[in-house]
Amino acid sequence: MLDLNFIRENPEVVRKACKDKNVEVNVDDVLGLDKKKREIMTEMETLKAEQNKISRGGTENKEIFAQAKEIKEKIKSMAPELEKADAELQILLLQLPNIPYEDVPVGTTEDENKVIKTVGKKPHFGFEPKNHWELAEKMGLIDKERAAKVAGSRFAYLKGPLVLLELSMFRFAFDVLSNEEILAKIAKKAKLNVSTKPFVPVLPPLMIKTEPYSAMDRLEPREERYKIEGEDLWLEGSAEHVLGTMHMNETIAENEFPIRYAGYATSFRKEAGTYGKDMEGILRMHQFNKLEMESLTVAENSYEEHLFLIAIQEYLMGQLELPYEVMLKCTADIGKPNARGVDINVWLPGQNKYRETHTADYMTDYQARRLQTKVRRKSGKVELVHTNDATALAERPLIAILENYQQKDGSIKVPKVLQKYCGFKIIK
RNA sequence: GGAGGGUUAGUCUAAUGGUAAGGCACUGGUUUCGAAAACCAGAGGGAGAAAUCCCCUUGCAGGUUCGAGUCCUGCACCCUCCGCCA
Repeated sequence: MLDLNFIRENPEVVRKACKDKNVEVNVDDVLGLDKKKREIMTEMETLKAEQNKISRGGTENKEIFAQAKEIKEKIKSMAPELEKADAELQILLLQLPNIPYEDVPVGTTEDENKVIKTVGKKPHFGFEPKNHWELAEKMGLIDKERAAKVAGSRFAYLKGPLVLLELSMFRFAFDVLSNEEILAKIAKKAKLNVSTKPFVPVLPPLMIKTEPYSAMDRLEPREERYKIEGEDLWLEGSAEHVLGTMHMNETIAENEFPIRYAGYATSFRKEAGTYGKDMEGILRMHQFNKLEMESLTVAENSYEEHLFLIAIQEYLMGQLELPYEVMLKCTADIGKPNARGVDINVWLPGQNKYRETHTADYMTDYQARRLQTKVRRKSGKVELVHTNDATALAERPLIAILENYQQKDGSIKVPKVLQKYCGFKIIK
């Protein structure tokens, strides 16, 4: 949510953000309702002050009591009007998107995203490379038919060495994220003057209540979420949702920042509106495993933190020796709570294209305002924190390993950095 | 699932239905060569150009009352015990 004071003082900026993000909210309506609300409130507060004054006397004067009662009724009669104005205002406020960061390209479709960097060499095979489902099926690493029988489409059983490879990948990523020396190296290389504090590994709950989900601004679109029947609970769609909400309604001392979590979780998505898309393989599933980074920082450090999370993503991809591109998303494609969003797309030789594996979301104080996650500054001042989230590794990079490390005979080499975790160097 | 106890600001704790007191921690100031101690002040949200003996804030939402942390109703969460259970 945006700061109402900011909207009052910068209506033009908000109007532009709405236009660029293709969100239809009339900012004048917001300002009008805000004004109306304050007028009613001021009047009610004046009456309330009068009432308080009377009842503070502690006398037994029946006439004065009658007068107080009258004021009370008057206040009560005004309440619905205030509630109505406030409810209308809230609906509009919740629709207003975060303000895009200055370098976010303005665009109306994802085609206007900008590739800003291409890294790594695409592998040259002396044969026609297969896609990951051909490779995996042949070796019995993925069973979607039986998964369909048990759970339906877009589910899979991962089996055998693929499971060990996946766990190795996550273990590797955990080791990177909790290693201060490596983080320092990454920061230095990216020329970022950020804290080198390690990420705290977390296994979060996979379900989340409506209130925190909504405060995180991630409940919508609801048709994308799984609801638990008969409970006020949803299956989370990303570890971000349950990590970012950890400190809801908390005020934290400045010296505890940055707060960094590396959360491993299975994520659940309905993939509504993607019928027929990516039906083969495991690129787009209702359920997938992911290791996510979540950072809470003070305002002045949040942008560098965003860049740092991207630098970490690039480091992980580099260590896995996977070719990728970095894409600056345009206003149409970054989410409503985002100020900036960057994707990393990995090269998939079996499909002969780049596919998204990572996202980095820079949220400024937009999420924290509803979450009421605050920092108590050394000066004693209380402010909202800034949030950042970014993928560390997920099952899409695992697909990329299958496709990029395939051999002529259909076997798959294990990336060097994962070999010590795996205990084997090749899957065949 | 059943029974009981609880929720007051960063934290710990008080308040016969009379308008939220205090300790610790924290921040600023006075003092000091500097610190500690001591003393003073501050510390959530909002309204207002501002002063402000202004409004709101005792888990949340209502109700009774001139007045609710306190009484009543509903809900949430935490703790203890019982039952079931990986």
